[in-house]
Amino acid sequence: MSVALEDILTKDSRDLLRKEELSHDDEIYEDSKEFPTTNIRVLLVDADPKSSSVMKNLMAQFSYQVTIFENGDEAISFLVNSKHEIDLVIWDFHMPDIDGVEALNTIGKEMDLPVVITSHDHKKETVMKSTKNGACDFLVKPVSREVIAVLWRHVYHKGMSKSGLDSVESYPEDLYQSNEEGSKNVEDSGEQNTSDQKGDKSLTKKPRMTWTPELHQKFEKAVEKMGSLDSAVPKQILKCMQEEMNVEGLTRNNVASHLQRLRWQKYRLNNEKNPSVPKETREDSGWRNAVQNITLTAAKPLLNQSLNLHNRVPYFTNHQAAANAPLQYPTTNYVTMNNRHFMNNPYYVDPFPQPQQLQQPQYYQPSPQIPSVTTKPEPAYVSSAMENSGGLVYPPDLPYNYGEHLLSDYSNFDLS
DNA sequence: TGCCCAATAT
DNA sequence: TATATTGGGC
Repeated sequence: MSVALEDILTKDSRDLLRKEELSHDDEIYEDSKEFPTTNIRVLLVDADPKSSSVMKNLMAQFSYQVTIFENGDEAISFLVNSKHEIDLVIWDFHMPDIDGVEALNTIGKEMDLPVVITSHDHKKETVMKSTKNGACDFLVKPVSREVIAVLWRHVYHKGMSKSGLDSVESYPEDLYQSNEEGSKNVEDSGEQNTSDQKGDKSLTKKPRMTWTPELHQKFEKAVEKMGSLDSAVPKQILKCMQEEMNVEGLTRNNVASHLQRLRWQKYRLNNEKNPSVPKETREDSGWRNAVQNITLTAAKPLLNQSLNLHNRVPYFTNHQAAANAPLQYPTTNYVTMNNRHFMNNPYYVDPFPQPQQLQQPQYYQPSPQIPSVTTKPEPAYVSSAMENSGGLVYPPDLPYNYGEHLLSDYSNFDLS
């Protein structure tokens, strides 16, 4: 933490806020795709109308909805009644009636809204006061386009990691932290938890990802490459999905969790006596060893069919979460597959609103050790995409070695 | 209520 | 990394 303090003292905060690699429009665009700012409702409080006008125009380019107040008291009054209509407050530090510190204490803490402080000066004292009192960010005026482009992402991740509150110690490290896995809990000595009003704020809730059928297929393919469900490790699966299947936004933890679930499912499927092994049985640790000797039969297919992934859509707890969810959902036609699901989830946001390419059917090569499987119209392991494709087609070449992959789990396949 | 399932903790 | 536990949602 001494490092952080030193950084604040020595670096021009302008530099802190301007990422060099974001100086190209392309990348700004990329960024805003990942963290869409459309309809983010901003309350901008600045005594200087010129300043706020410039800011508003800039923000409009990124589709923020900006409401301006030139008077701090009025802004507070507005917020008291309408805080649910605002996602982010930007407050000029040197407001004559309510300065940045007071605003932070009132809005940031009592109303639990994220507050970003702006100022013409970036004196150490100003920055320190702001960050110490919980500013999500400190923007030196004039604020650049690049800063606006990444602003919501910063605020959003602040909210993820610390319920919107911040401390000087973590300021520089967190400023550009966009990695989900960086959002570990901070050890709180247990007080300050005012951020628990649920539902209406994305900043207090992490969007929950969903394993869509398409994403799951990619997972399966990756697992095949790794060998089998039992030998694959999360890190490698993730790497494969990212590098070879263009999956974005997925974390190692996502993969690990999914892997765990599948192994558990597999165990349950193989426990013929208790088709519904209760959760508690996990703790007898039998299943951990059992997975090494899996026996599957055609009547007990694994993965896709045992997981009810077919009719699911991404689920988000609120609109903001939906808007900010990582674009991890692969190109898919599940929206058109059944519009009912779209209607059922009021928070569903189609991450790919443009017309979709048809998903290539997925092919699974049978294990060479089980030639007769190739003639079976319905192998146990068939992707959901295959289910309606009218039969198996085997591509001439596949880039990996089948002898080793997931089908080894089927060495006791029931061929009858 | 019990289960599902992803997140998070250990 | 593997496993255990939690917690929201249905």
